[in-house]
Amino acid sequence: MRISKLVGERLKDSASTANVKSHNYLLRAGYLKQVCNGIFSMLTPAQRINLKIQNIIREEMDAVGGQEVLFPVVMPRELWEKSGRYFSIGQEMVRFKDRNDHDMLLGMTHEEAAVHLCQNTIKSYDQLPFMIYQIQTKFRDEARPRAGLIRVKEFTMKDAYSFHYDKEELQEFYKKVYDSYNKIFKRIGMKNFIAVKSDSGMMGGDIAHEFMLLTDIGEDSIVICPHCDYKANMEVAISKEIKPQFENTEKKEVYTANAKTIEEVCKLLNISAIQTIKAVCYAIVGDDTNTVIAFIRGDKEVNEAKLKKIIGKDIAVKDLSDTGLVKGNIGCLNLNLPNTTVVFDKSLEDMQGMATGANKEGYHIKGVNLKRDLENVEFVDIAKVKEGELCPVCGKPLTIKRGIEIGNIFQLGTKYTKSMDMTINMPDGTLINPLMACYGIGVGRALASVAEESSDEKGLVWPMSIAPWQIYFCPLRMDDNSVKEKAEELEKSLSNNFELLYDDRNVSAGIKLTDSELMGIPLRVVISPRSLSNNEAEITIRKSGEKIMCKLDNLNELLKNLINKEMEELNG
RNA sequence: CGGGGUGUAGCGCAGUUGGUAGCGCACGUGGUUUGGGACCAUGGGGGCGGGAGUUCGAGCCUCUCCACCCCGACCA
Repeated sequence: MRISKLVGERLKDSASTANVKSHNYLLRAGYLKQVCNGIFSMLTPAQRINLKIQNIIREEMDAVGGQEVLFPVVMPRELWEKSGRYFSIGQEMVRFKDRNDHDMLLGMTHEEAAVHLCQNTIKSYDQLPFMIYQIQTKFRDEARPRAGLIRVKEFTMKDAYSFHYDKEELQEFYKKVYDSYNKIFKRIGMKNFIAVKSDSGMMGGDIAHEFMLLTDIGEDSIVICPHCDYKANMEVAISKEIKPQFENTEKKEVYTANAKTIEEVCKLLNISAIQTIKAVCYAIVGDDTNTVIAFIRGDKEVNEAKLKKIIGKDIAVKDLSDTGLVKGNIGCLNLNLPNTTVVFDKSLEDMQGMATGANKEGYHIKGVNLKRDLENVEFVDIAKVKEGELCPVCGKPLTIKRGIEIGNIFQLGTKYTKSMDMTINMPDGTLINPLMACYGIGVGRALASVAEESSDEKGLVWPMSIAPWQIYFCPLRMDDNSVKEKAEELEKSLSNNFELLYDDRNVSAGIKLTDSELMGIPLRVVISPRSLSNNEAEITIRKSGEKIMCKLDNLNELLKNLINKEMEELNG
């Protein structure tokens, strides 16, 4: 490829709107152009990376027996009504009518299509397990796209679906794909990534893992134990409970005047937050009449993802202006509100000597003993894990890090095969709904994640395995005929063996060299009157900055060795 | 959807108390240069996000709509 003809320009100034490193460099180096919020065109260099990532994914999926298929982007309403998701999914799914007034939708995931494809064609346990996968465009009308390619509305995704006849066999296969994912991310040059336990969300099912690239710009919080193997998404993370026991006293109403916040009440009563009961109120989204009140120990915070799962509906923090509750004085005793679901966090179980609101202006109640003063209370885990709390496995302090979700795998169970009525015959003649698992990787997000992780102050630094070109061929002084002739000759011979981006422009050395660095091509080959006088070329390794002078006769071989060496490292 | 911010040339930006749009980069042409974003000359390109209003006159004021960015909600 000649750079003079390459569409897209390298910019000196960065776009002021792009404040995430990967986004900024991808724009500046001519990889991306935004069309509108959350929707991008990818230029040739980016598309070349996409294809390389896709091929690595393809190889690894095929290696565990995957069969590549292609589902439609557009699906009819009926297919999604069967699984129930036509109604349970909100505005993220684009719905529209075709010319015959038929309800259609854009696929944002393809469990329904996968079951549709396999039901009635797969009839026997004997045909299981198997996995089908596709690499295709997904459209999700995200509420808030952000950070360039990290969160977008339209993206290419590899999604895979496996089918199983029993749990044991499913888990065996799930483990294989888990290992395969580790391989894929390693091969595309991702370094600081981990797999964590995650919430299965509205995908349903029980066991799920997310592959996370650890980075400060990540959208997810991950709880990690530095001492053992415990790693979990904040949404599902738990910590070991430590419960101090306070003196068991009679409960007593006390005047607390204007003390409203936990902090103010603690100061006034001379206790610490751990001895208080905090109330957090939620409204159920789309339902004005019902309220949820969550009680939790004052030193803790509510994990809304956990609470949402327990309630089974969308919740949002509620403004109390239209309820009978007294803000700052809400308590768990004598709380008789209609249409209210009350939830108690596990942190309150067996606690005594606690302070809570009195449900009237200016008063709190001291000495609450939850076992004694409340009847029929079930305590559930709705607490958010905090940095420094203790690991549920080994009991040592936990840390919290940020991560980008680069892949996910879910054990779905029979959620879809049951609702869509897919059955197979078992050896004893009975019919069962097969178990399913699904596995996703966003290709564009993987590209951006590698960019986020692999760059320096000069620009991008692509791993050899996914670099748009292996070599940036950079002759200096193209006005010099001897250079130009040699350049054209070398371009021909190098192109036979390597992926070459040929900087054929007659511009100053500075422009060429900085462009090569900004674009992040792993190897740069420079020739100039100076180097040619010694019959040499200069090779620069982008990653390390190392420079090697090389006789032109040995150029092919040296380049081959450098490329192979990095590829071997990436492939492990 | 809530809060904050920004829209002026392809990109980055300036534009005074309202007086009829500039700068740098990029691009075209001619020339001099050439191992880390060269220089001289010259040329082309926008009517200031859209609409309405105030005014003799609006990029600057008012109203309204829109788009984009950031934080939050959401995120299969």
